[in-house]
Amino acid sequence: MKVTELAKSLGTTADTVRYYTRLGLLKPAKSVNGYKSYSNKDVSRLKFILSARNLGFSVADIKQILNESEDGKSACPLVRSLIKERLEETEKQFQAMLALRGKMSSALSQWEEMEDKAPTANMVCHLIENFEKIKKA
Amino acid sequence: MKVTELAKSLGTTADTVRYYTRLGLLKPAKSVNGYKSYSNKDVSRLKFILSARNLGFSVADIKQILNESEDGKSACPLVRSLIKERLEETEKQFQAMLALRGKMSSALSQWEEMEDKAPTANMVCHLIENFEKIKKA
DNA sequence: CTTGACCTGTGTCTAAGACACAGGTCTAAG
DNA sequence: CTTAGACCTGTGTCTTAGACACAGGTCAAG
Repeated sequence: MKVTELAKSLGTTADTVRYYTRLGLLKPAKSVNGYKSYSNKDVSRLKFILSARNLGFSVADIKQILNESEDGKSACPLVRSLIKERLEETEKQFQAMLALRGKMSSALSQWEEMEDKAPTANMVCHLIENFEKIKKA
Repeated sequence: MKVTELAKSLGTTADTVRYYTRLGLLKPAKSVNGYKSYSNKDVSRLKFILSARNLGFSVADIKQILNESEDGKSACPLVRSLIKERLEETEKQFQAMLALRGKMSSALSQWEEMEDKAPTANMVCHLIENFEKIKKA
């Protein structure tokens, strides 16, 4: 199986497959012409990787998980502990985005009824530079 | 004013100041010993940059805005149009994070009552690989 | 045999700084 | 004056997860 073939069969891109290959997550044999040749085992591994990415695991996480399972150990405890970490991070980022979204949309509406001003020596754009001050208005 | 001095006075890091300097957003003079020497104008520019970053503008956006205002033009129209774009992006990412957060926390709770399993030839971790299937349960 | 379409691996690029590092500066003690 | 140590400097490299560019290889149709 060639790289594009594998990628398409699982709904991803050749670049993604190549990336995982570079990291050693997939281990294709080298075919005669130097092209990479992927096995059925690579197919299941890639399937796993894509599922895990979809659940918010980082590629580094996945590498760790695959290593664990290659030693014959159950990766389940590691998986549970990693997702706890990732979920906490996601929660933090989520709250940050929530706040940012609020700020941005309040700025947008505030700015709609404000006039344009030319820059001055110590003011680039009064919309931005006065935003925090009049936010409560 | 030296780099750390400027950074601390506005509550940011020397690395950040150096980064903006590399991009040409700040234009320090070179002092005798080769150190960068920042002026009051750099102080106001940095203040502006930090406010804009805080509102979700990218550094590239800010570069554009500064260029506009350096030509003496009002940057307000550009600022309004850019924040509209950024807000849309933020909204998309926000929805994506919302969905991801839901998926992750549902996985976490589902996995708490599932047993560990050793890997098999075509299964790295059954928690991950069966998640989508039994999600509704 | 040649054309063109598609594919390949390798190398570089992204955002926004953080970090490493070898060396410079500055203040206080001796 | 000298030396020690603390802190500072600029430059260069690293990060994520791939996307993209590119020179060259492969393959089927003609």
